[in-house]
Amino acid sequence: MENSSETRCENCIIRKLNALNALNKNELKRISDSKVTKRVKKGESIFEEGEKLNGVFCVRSGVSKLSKLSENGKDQIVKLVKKGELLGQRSVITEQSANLKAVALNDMEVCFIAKQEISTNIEGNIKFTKELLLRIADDLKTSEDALVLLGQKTVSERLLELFRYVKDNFGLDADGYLAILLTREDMANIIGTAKEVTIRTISSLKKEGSIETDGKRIKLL
Amino acid sequence: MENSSETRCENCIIRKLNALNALNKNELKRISDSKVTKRVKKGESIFEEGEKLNGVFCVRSGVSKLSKLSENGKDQIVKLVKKGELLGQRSVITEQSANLKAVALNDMEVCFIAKQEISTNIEGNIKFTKELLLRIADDLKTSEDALVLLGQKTVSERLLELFRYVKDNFGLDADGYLAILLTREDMANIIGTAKEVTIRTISSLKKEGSIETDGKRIKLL
DNA sequence: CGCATCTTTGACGGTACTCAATACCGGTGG
DNA sequence: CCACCGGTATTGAGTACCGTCAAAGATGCG
Repeated sequence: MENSSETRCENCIIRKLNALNALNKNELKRISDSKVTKRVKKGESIFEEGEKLNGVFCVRSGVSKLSKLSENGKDQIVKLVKKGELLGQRSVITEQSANLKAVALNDMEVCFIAKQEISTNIEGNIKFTKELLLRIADDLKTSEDALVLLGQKTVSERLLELFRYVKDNFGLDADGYLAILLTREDMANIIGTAKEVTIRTISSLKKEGSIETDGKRIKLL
Repeated sequence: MENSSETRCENCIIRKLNALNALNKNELKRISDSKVTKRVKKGESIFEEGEKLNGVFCVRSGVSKLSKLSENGKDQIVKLVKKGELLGQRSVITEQSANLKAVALNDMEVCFIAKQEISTNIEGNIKFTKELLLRIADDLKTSEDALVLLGQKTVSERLLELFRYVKDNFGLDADGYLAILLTREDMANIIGTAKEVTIRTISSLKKEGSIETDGKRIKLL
């Protein structure tokens, strides 16, 4: 951890993307003074399931996977969090320990903002609270939609949906491949199947012409 | 629909169970004056997926299932809503049309509260907004946990979890059977499988001594 | 009593899960 | 430069599970 004097929340465009955009100059200054910027390497965890969180993490760059361990020892990935989103907001709001584990999918830069800063603004700034409410309500819809996906669709449908989701939310690289790389196991843990099944499904999607691959990279057709 | 002069929100104990308990006497009076009590028969729908909601429904009695139609024509039931909860709060908050369909599982009594009453209190009463935030955050956790269930567990594990959930949230009848009756199809649409599979799974759970049945009723052992 | 709905059962095909073995790939150290 | 290593990807084979269609029995309501 290192305090980042070079970056001030007031000037950070990232905050436009989350509930923090409802704060005014003074409120942002306070947050900026107390925040701590942290670099997280690919594969490292930001917090663990069950951990008591002392604040939220604002994602400046990189992508994180939020997952929950099932009793059978396998992870279910519940959400991919991208630049601009707040990690751990639910836990801070409800003052519960984290329901999910957060792991970096690639190198990340996150700003830690202490719980108290968030609570103060929830108490004092109704615009901020409303924004939070909207974001969480949206997360809820996303999660409910994912439930339908898992409950009603076949593996290949779920996999295609995942690829579309990644394309829409993380974009493509210069060659037109999906911009973030997920291991076959991560994919499997998102769509709720075994990694071998995912691999075979990728093969058949290739055969039927829905996708193309280049090593690990995947292109939607 | 009929206006219920006999019941006033100020005196209604139900409201203790949801975000409305953050409102004061005056605010409750306003809501009570404008609210409309409605009786919904088993099987009738309260609102449809995609419908624009003009308010929320406070459940006074009965149980409702919230479901979403998948492209393959089958419903995925996302949530069971019980006495004391607010139906449609997410849609009203985000001002989006309903993401889910609400159908009565048994005869219900619900109070319709106009959207404007809710928005006014979100604007003016930070305690209320905070309460809403907490409830939605909790719904989110529930939904994420359900994701793990669907993604990682076998049909029989999911079915047992469902029975435990029903027991914990809706209780047992006089004979020790689960207090609400779900059709095998409803169960199937909750745990994300076909109704025949559900039926066979119930048989094997009976054989292995995990449950007992008496007609449609089910008892956890 | 008769219709509608729900439940149960059978049979079959296809899908998904598991274990095990092999291939590939990037990085490290000799 | 090459051999080695750990992690990831791929493939095979066998089995269990699940989805579907069809038909028959049970239940409840008018």
